[in-house]
Amino acid sequence: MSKLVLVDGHSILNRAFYGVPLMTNSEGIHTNAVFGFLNILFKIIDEQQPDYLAVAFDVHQPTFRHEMYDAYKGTRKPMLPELKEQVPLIKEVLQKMNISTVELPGYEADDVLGTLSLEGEKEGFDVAVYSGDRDLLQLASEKVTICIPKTKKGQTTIEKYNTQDVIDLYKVSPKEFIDVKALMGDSSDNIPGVPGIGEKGATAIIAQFGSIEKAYENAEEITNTRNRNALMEHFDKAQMSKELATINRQSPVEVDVKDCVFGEIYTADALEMIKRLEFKSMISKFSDVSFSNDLEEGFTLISDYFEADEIFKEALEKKEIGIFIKKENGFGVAVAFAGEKTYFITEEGFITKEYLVDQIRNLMTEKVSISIWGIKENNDFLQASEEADLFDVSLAAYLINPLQKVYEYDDIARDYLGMTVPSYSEIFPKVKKGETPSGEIPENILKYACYQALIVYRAKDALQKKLQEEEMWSVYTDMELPLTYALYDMEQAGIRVEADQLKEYGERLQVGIETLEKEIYEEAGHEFNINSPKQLGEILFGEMNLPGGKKTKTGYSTSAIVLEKLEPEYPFVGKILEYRQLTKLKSTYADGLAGYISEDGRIHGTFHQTITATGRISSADPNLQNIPVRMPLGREIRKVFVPKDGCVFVDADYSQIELRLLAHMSNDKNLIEAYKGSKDIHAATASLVFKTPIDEVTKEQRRNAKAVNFGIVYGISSFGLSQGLSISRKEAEQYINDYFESYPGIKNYLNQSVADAKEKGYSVTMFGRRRPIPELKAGNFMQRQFGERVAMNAPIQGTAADIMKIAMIQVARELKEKKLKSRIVLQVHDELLIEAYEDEVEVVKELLVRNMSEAADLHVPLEVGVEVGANWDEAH
DNA sequence: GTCTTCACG
DNA sequence: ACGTACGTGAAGACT
Repeated sequence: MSKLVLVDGHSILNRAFYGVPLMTNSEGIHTNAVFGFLNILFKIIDEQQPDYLAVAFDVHQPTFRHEMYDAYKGTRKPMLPELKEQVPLIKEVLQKMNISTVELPGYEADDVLGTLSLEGEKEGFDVAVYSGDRDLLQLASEKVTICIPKTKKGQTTIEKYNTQDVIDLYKVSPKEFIDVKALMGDSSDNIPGVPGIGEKGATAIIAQFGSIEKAYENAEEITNTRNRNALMEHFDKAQMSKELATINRQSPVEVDVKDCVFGEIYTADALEMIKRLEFKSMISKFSDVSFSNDLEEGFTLISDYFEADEIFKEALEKKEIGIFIKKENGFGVAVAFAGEKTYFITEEGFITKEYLVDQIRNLMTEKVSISIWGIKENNDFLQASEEADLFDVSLAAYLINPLQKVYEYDDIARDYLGMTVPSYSEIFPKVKKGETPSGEIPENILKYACYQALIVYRAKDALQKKLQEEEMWSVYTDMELPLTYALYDMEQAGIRVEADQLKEYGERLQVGIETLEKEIYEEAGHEFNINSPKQLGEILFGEMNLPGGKKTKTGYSTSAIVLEKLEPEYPFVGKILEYRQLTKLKSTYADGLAGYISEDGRIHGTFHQTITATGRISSADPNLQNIPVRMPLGREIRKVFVPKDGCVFVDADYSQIELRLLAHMSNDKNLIEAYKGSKDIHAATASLVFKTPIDEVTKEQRRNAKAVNFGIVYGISSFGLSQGLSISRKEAEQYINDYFESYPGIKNYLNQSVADAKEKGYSVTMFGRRRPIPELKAGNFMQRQFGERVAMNAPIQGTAADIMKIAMIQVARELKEKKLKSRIVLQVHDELLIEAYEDEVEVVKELLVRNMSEAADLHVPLEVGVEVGANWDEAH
């Protein structure tokens, strides 16, 4: 029996567009709908194994239905431009895959599907019609199956309907389904139906009579009087709706189903397009033609000791190699260098992990330059320090594009080598991202390891050249590369945390939480999940009727800012705020941190060097850069962070580094003067802006000036400032104007920052680090404005990050040079925490402050505050 | 997996 | 008319 599969192109494309998050390829073309469509199509093909396949599209012009009924809206709903631009793309891909597309001017895709399915039925085919549109259920028969994809819990399931399934679900036959629709109407297509009759009434009537005509003839038998009268009065409407809703199964389609033969879809043309669209996960489907197998033929698995020894000897003679270390589920090292072969040497027999590690270290001491993905992540095995000749591909790639969220070897291959190689998920389709494959096919592990080594080997030159072209080579060699060792040492050092005290703290919180819980339930009248914004919103703004409308797309906002406004009038809301605070402290900090304490009593978090857009480092697992400090109760957590015995904490932080950088980079005379003369910069700003002598500046004025200073650094906007100060936009605008009048150099500088970034497409820090700002070219006003704020902020935040990095490198170097035992344990953007041996405290304080202050030479002093304490709270 | 909220600089 | 302060990470709820 032959199988004919028909697909409703626009309907599936729509589903795909809304089901897959927006994505673009490097040319800036939106591709999510095409991607989703193809995934659904592959699934369909896999499931149906069609002999014939056609995809029907609507034509964007009026149809016979518009002629029948002026107000008809079908198929002419405005399509978002992001989706519209993908329509020609999918048609092109389908054409290249030898898949027939059918469209018929004056008719909808539904009519094409109806006509082709009937033709197929007549030919004796099994027919499957795929669409998201339930109207197509009228086509269901014994031979025609209507397939409707549904998304549940992220999983796509496909509902299938033949005659009996429609009857089971809707109590009417597929043909009668039209009549039901005729009675109900269709508001989205502007089809009226019979007013007052909904799904229930319509189904009941048609189930009883079989059609609107029979129902009309025998109207006296309709028991529900409202429905009876409505039908009598609006029968003409129902008749028209029926005509509109009826799919034309005799439309003049020019294509014959027998011509829509399903043939070879994995063509070279289609592959090329898939590559251009950058659908990496799909490339493997075309794998017969996709990879240069020359490469993979050179991939060699080594488990013989003597062979391994030969390879390391050969590597020693090369100046440059690339390596990949497989750390878990079977240790192994892949080695790539000039020549046709790439080797993966696994731990086995005489080849021990120690042997492999020794061989790599030997290559390093023998001055072989090694390219690798992530020095910090591999340094447990490399045990390298600054002096080593290592090239870190991940750091280089990050500097070139710090916006990329995930960047892997296959991206590097594509972007810098013009190669298409299979990605991790293509080689290991069943293994979750980030997990190390175990029990996988050895050939796949070989492939993966060798590609890693080969790509880092080949990418080095390209990345180095690119960094030099972009004048970021020194940022790479003098900043990121040495920093990576300092960060590795910090992670190794970790920070001591008093587990007992932390537990006690958590228990104290728990007492408060339970008390508050009871009180809140009492006020609300019943129990509910206070942590659920949804439930809380419904209770506060629904049940209890507090003022405060919808704010988020999903419902009421219950954020602190909203609740704080309610608190004066409804003191009960304060309890919720307090409850939130306590549960946050308990879950994230008390319980959260406890789970990270290692055997050595310390927390070894991870400092990420390739995450942020601006050049800052970030901290995770756990995040040690957001430990509470602003509120007294939260701040107590810092007491459990303690130095090891015989040590104290020395904590140094930059005073207002970003504002000082603003003064320096803008070269604004007044701000520079203010920093040279005054201790309190916000008061000085207030004095100048509000034209008040400095000792007469009020608290209010100072607070406002401080907010403006913040706003300037963030990329000022009157709306943002008005929010920050809870004032009107007008007033905020006035503040900004006054500020710029007081500091004309800053206005100039910020304008210049935006203009430069617009011209170049990126902004630059004092040290040459770049941040691309594609939003500046966006058509969308909002996005463009965001781009402008970023262009003002990035050079400042980025330069501050650079300066801290320089300071860290110098501090680490000097500690080492002077053979001090004290260690850097934390960095919190403008703060460095050192675990200092008691006999080294004075030296450490001095070198810390000196290196931090001297990290950059500015037109204003770079002030550093330093404190010593027995725990982090005391030292800060 | 996405959304909301909240901790930090 | 749009609907925003800049940069992060984690937890819990919900789908």
